[in-house]
Amino acid sequence: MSPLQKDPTKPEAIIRAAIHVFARDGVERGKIADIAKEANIGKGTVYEYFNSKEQIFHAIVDTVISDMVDATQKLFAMDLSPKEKLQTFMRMNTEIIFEMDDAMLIMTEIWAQSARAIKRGDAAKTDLYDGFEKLRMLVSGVLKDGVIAEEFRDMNFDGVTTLCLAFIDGFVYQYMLTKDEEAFERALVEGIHSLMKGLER
Amino acid sequence: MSPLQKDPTKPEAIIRAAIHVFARDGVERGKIADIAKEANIGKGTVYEYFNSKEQIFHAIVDTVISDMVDATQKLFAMDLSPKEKLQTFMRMNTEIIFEMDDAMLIMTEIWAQSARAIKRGDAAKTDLYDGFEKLRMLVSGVLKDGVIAEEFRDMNFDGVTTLCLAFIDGFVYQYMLTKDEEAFERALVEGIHSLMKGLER
DNA sequence: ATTGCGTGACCGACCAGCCGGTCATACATT
DNA sequence: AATGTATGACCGGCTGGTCGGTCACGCAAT
Repeated sequence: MSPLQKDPTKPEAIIRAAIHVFARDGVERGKIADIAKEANIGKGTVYEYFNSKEQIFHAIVDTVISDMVDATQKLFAMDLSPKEKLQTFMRMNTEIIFEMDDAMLIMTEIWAQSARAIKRGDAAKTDLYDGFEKLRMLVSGVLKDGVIAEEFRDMNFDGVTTLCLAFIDGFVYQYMLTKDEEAFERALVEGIHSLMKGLER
Repeated sequence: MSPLQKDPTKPEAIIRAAIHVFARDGVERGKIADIAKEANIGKGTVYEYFNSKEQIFHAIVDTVISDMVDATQKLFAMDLSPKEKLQTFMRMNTEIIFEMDDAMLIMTEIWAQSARAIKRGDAAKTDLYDGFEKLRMLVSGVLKDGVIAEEFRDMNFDGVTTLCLAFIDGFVYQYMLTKDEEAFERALVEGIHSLMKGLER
């Protein structure tokens, strides 16, 4: 055993700092030196925990995605009606993303990178892609339950699943541009209401 | 008199090339040298028409945004019912964005940049912000017309406007990840159907 | 028609500075 | 002393932007 363990809190601190810096300056422009300073460690130390800037970026992606997937899994395991689950799902994920705030700005870059990778035909599916696939499955399941329970009309599950996820993304993107929280809350209520009305039998 | 005019087709060619290169490599990584090569001109010539990489990027933004706004204005000037206008609006803009393809990948970076600028509190509103403000006004107007014409239920206009725009963004983003055009078409039909159903009286 | 000249569009080698990543050194713990 | 961790000065590769030179072209004079 080594006399001193690598500080297990440092990776988290580095990720936190990296989220801050990347959100402010962009992933490409964000400097490792700034991340180190933000985390109150030396630049070299960053490389004790991560091999490259790229790896830090991926760690951020993992954190963000798995937060969303975990929260959704937890929610859908609860004893609620499909309709309640779906409503809560949309509100919850929108709010998760709000709270991440800085992380949200990085999401756009994750998206751009993933889209580019897919366009290039990179066989390796991206983290983002995998995460969304999981979310799609979960949502799709709830929609099916809802139809069986006769809470929802019959529908093209794939289409409505896309609609629900698009809803979240779209709202968050809109919010990023306006940053008007009050208007946003009203819009969210109306949006969820409209969407649920569209799924009624 | 100058013996030779600057070629008025070059700026367009440069922008086209830049869209291609930026979409492939990202705005930050995309090299001016590559843009020049793609446009079949010398690197120096690029700087005859644009002062900086930044300026090229902004020119792209302008092109993309004004395409969307122009098309929407044209559509809404047509002799159609509000409901037809709204349906067509959503389908049309989604398709505009498809056709831009490469430009779409750059949109994510525009978004990221705008969001960062707004977060920093840059007084100067971004091009993207202005463009979306125009779209919001247009859509909002059609919704109001629809309520007056008793085609739509009463609603929170702001909320539904956000929903409609979020719909477009969200669908496009989802599509960028899947690139399955057939599934996408089905999803789009279902999405528009659901949304319109949600607005029924 | 031919010649020669002035203009500025075009070019790409070059440079400056930036930043990811390395490594020699210092330090802490046992 | 030995081992492992922390550090930041340094290195090298990279690229946005510059700038002096080139030459295609139009025009004027013959």
